[in-house]
Amino acid sequence: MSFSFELLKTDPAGGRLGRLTTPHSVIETPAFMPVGTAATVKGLTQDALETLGARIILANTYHLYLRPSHELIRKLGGLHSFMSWNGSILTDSGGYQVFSLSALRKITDEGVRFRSHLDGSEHLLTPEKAAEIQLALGSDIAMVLDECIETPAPRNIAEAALKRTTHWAQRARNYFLANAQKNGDLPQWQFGIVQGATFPDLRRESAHQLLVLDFPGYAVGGLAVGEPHEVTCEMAAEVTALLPQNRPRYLMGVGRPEQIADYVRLGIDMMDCVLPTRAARHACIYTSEGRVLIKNARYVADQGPLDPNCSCSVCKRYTRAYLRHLFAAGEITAAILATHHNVHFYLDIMRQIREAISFGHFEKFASELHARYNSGPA
RNA sequence: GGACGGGUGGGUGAGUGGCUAAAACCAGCAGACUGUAAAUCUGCCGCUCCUUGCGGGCUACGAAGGUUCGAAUCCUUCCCCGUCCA
Repeated sequence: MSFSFELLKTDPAGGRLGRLTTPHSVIETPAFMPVGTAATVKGLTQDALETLGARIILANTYHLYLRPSHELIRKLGGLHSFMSWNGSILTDSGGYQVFSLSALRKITDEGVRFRSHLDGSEHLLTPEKAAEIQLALGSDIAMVLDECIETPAPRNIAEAALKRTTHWAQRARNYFLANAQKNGDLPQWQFGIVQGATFPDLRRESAHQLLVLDFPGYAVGGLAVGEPHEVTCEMAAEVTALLPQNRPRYLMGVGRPEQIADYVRLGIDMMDCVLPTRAARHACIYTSEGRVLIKNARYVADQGPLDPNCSCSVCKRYTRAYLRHLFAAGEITAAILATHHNVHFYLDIMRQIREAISFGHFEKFASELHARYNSGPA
């Protein structure tokens, strides 16, 4: 089984129904990818992920390189085997850590010099190195190393980051094409990442430059890092308008439940976000009626499920009062159950979106998603 | 019966004359979280008033008295608790 992407249907409103195939799974798109940075989706076992219907998850180059190291993982048969995950894996490149670990790194044209957040040791992550690590990990989809900057950013900063991102993408592409499967590594796709901050012309320029490199898929990066949602959408729209129809588009790091359909409408096929998992650990439950901050005193004796319209195993079995108690008591099960529900909720939204596109009522669904969500308690 | 040590806000526990409505932590209440340095972080946390301000008033460090301009802090008596000795 090899790689492919089929575009099955495009909704008049803009949503795309597709099928992404990797050697490990067939992924119906639009798809949501739970984030499993350190080779685990925090709070979920691989069994649980399978039950929830996740077909692809995210892992992180930078984190797995530092611990336990890509070489060890290669030796142990690759990331899928190591973590016993039979679905697909997309690995982020470490580009986001350029942004999130800004206090611990220095950027040069050569690459990014990180001081490890674990032990302070110094590491140089270059576009080539990031590609090498991901080949060793054997993920299905590798991301090129990019420079993700904070927004709003001055134009000259955005231009410099864009220029560097393009150069790095060229180097990453060259390295990848020259070294893929050389060490018996698993076959892999490599995606480019469009940058350009919040400047429409820079976004277009970035896309054009990456199209030359002929990636099998394209990501839009550097968004949802502080700018208003409308701006995120505007930037994503600029980019998707230029990308080839027959290749997958991945909007990195988004989003809130009520925003997901907006991105799909703009022609996005793949998304990932830590929100469902992180918020779950922090007692924030996403429901069809809005956010439920389950630690609130109002739920102390609430016998209802987390979400009355949810069919997940947690909602079928446990009460809000019980979840609130588990959080109050600091029990690890609280995080596990909440994460299970939230991930189910996200995957279910995607399921509904695909169904809506398929049956031709996507636009209606998208507007209802906003309305329903915003009418809730929180 | 005697000798020490100790009684502080819901809890643990700092504080030995003014900078103390009283550290810190916990509990409690509320909020944040978008390619995960996050089971994390932030705010509030005696009562009360208003013109919500590094604002006013009241109450508070076992109890009652006292010293002092000023006391959780010093003195006296009493009541509790712990350890040890008879």
